[in-house]
Amino acid sequence: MAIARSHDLAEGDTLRRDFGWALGVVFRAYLKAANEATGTLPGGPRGHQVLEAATRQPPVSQSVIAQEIGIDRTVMTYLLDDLEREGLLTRRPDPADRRSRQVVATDKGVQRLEHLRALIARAQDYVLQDLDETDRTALRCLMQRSALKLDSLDPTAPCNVIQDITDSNCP
Amino acid sequence: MAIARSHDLAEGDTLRRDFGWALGVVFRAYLKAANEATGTLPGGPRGHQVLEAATRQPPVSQSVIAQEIGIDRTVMTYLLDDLEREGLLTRRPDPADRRSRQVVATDKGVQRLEHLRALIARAQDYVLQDLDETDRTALRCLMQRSALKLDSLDPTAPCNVIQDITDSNCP
DNA sequence: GAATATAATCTGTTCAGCAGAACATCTGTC
DNA sequence: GACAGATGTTCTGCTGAACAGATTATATTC
Repeated sequence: MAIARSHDLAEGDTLRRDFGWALGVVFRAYLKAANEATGTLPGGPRGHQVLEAATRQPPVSQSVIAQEIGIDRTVMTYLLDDLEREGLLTRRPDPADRRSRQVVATDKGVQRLEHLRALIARAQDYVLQDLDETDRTALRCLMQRSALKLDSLDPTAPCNVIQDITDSNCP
Repeated sequence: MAIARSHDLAEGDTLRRDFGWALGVVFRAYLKAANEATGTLPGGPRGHQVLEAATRQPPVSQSVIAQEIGIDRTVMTYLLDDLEREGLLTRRPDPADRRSRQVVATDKGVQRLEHLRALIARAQDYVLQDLDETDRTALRCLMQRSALKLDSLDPTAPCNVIQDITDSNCP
């Protein structure tokens, strides 16, 4: 269960108690493992996420995918170029709005994706190797809930983390 | 408690079920909020983590800090330059090994750090805004456990996420 | 039909990770 | 004690990605 094991930590080790630090360590470890897992896939882990998005019905546009997985729209352009060149997905104009392009995984892309998922699952296991099955499920669940909430917020709005404190400090 | 709320998700939305996706969303949101919180601090959130590490006793070297917070040693050089220029920390040769330099926070740095911690805490709250206090604690705890484990691994070793599967596919 | 807005692309800049070299210092061996 | 190799820091050059701005094609609004 989720019991603190603070005996692993020295008294003044404030860095390792920081949530931001833990988040960074886990994120980088995931990137490392997922990079191994995705192998030659263009874009590595990001290529995998694009491919996941490309299987959605109804199809989504480039800019929607870019926003969802947090990469710049200009980077999305050449990332899709690479994935399209490998025949894993196609871009086609949205019949309802020909400015935008729908990103659709090909059969080959779907096949590759199914293979990828097994490898990505092992990358997840690597990252969560110190947790038992119950805790893994709990962590995945809590992260997903937080992510869904954050994903629903306006990406252009500030987080307003400084307001109250500066107010109280500046009478 | 940590109950799945899959009713938020469309049937084929495999992207949003991916742990890597959730991790990325939360990590980027933290970076965004922590960037606001750290304001003019050199290096932003990374500057904060360096400052946390600089308060440790006994003092640690540059390369140790770089490894712990996951930044390149060459980047650490000019990040420390900036923090030192602001008078928040000092570098001094380790008396026991004069190749390496101990990074020590100044009084000004400690003061700044205490102010920063309150702001960083608000950034954490922003990221975990959809969780109640119980779930926040659980998530922080699980992340910390995973991070401590990953931090203890050899950073040069591969994650070995592909071995078994490729073996079974190549008889 | 003209003005404005949006999706994708292209260009240029900046920052950070990475590899490699240089330099100082430490460790181990003779 | 002298020497060779290892390690910590800094510097240089390269690459990948974020970001801002301009361009083009298409939609929407008046």
